[in-house]
Amino acid sequence: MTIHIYNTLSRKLEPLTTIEPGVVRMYVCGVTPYDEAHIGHAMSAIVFDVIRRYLEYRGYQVQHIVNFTDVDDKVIERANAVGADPLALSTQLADEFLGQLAALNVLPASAYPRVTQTIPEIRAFVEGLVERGYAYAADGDVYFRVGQDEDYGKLSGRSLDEMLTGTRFEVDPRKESPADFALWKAARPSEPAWESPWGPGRPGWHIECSAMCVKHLGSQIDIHGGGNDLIFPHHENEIAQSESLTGQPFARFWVHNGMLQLVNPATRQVEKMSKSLGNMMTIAKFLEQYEGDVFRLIVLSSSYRSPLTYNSDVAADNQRKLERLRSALAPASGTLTSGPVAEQLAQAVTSTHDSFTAAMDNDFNSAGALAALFDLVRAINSARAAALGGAPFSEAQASLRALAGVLGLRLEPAQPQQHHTLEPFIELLINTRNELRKLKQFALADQIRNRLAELGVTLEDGPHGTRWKL
RNA sequence: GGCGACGUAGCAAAGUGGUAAUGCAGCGGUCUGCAAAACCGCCAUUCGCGGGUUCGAUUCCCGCCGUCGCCUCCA
Repeated sequence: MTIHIYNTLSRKLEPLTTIEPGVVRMYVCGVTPYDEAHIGHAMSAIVFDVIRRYLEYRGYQVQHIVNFTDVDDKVIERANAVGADPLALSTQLADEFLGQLAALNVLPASAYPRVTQTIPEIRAFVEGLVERGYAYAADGDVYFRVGQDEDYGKLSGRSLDEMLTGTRFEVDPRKESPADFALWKAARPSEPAWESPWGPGRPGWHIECSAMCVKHLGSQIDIHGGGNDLIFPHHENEIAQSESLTGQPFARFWVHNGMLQLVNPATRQVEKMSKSLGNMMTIAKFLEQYEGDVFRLIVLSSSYRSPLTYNSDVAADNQRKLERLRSALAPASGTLTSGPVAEQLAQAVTSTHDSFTAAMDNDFNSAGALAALFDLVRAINSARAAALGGAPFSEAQASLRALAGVLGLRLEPAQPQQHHTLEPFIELLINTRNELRKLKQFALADQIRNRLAELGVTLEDGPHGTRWKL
C-alpha cells in the first residue's frame, strides 16, 4: 500500500515518491502576521499537521518548514496605523500565533523561518535571476521577466496571453510586461530596508518562499503546501523563480487546502473567511468557547481540499462527537479477559487499523479515518458492557488513543486539573444525594441533580457509583 | 469573461461501475427509582436536474441549474 496524494500540478492522484527514500521535505506557506490569526489559518496549519503526523506514522522522516512573512506592505501599513514598529508588531503576532498552534496541538515545524532572517539568501536569489536574464532592475525595484519563463502558468492553468488580455492589471510603466512581478521593492521613506545592489529596499512577497525553501530544504522538495487561494499568483510565481534559477523541477507535489467559509453577516452570503471581508472568527475567540480538539474534529470531518463552512451548529456537533470518542476511554467495569468478547474486540482493533490506514493513504481521507475510529469506539463500549477488562480491554483503548493521536486528537477530558477547589463540594453533594436515594427520597435527590445541572455539573449514576463532569 | 472545485438522508460528511460509511439530531427497546451515559434496533429503493455510454451509474461522458474559490493582498 502506498500513499496517494492529489497533486494540484497534475490535477491527479499520484503515488507518493520522495527525492530521498524515507524522507519527506515539506514546505508550507505560513501567515503574514499583521493582525490576529483566524480559524482559517488554524485550518491550514491543522491540515498540514495531520499530513505530517500521518507521514511520520507511516515511517517517513518529515522536514517541515513553515514561514512567516514578517515584513510586507500589510505589516507596514498596519504598524503605521497603530503607531508600532513593523517588525515588533509582526514578531509579537507571530509569537501569539505559535502559542495558539500549540493550544491546537499542532506539532512545531522543523523551523519557522522569517523574511527578515533570510535577507542575504533572498538577495543572492534575485541576483542569480538577474544574471540569468530572468529579472531586471528598474528604479531600485527588481522585476521577474515572466515572458522569459516558458511554462509560466502551469500550476494555475492559465496562459500568459489570457492574463495579458485581462483588464485587471495595473499598468506600471517601469515593468516590461504588466504580468511581471516584483522580486525586490525599493525602500520608501521610513520603511524597513536592507542594502542591495539595486539600492536600499525589501523583498517582494513571492521570492521569500523560494529562498527559504532552498535555504532549509534544498532546491528540490517533495511537498509544497498552502491554502488554495495561494495557487495564483503566489505559488505560480514561486515555481517561476525557483525553476528559472535552478533549471530543476521545484516541488514534486503541490498540496492545497480548501478555504474556511463563514456566513457574512453583512451580505448573508457564505464567503471565505477573511479579514478584508469582515467575516472572521479568531482562534483566540474560538478557544475561549471550545477545546482545540473540537476545531480539529471539524477540520478532520471533511476533505481537506473542500471548502468548509463554519457556524456554531458545526462546533456544537463536533463537541458531541468528541464526547463520543472519549466515551470509549472510560474505565472497564468487568474483569473478563478472554473468550469471544475479547476476540471480537481484538478483531475490531485490527480492522480499524486497516480501514484507518486505507483511508489516510487515499489522499489523507481523514473523514474516513475518523469513521474507522468511531467503529472502534462502539466495539470498545460493547466490550465494556459485556464485562471485558484487563489487558485485552486496555490494549484496545491504547490503540484508539494511538490512532487518534495520529490525527492530532488529544482526547483528554476538558481541563482535568482545574477543579481542585470545586471537587470536595461536588463530592459532598453527590454523597448526600446518594444517601437520599438509599432512603428513597427521590424528589430531593432529583432536585440536587437538577440544580447541579443548571450550574453545569452533569451527574451519571453507574453500577460503581456516581460520576460527574462539568 | 477565463481557470478550478463542489452539489449524497433533518444537519455535517465519506465512498464505489453492480443497488449507499461515519457523526450529530430523531424514533423504539435494554439498563436505571427516574434520568444520563452505554448497548441493541430503526432512520437516503436513493446520491442537484436532463440526456448519453454500459448487461448495470450515485460513481464515466455531454448539457443545464446552483454554490464556492482564484484571476488584486489573502491559509
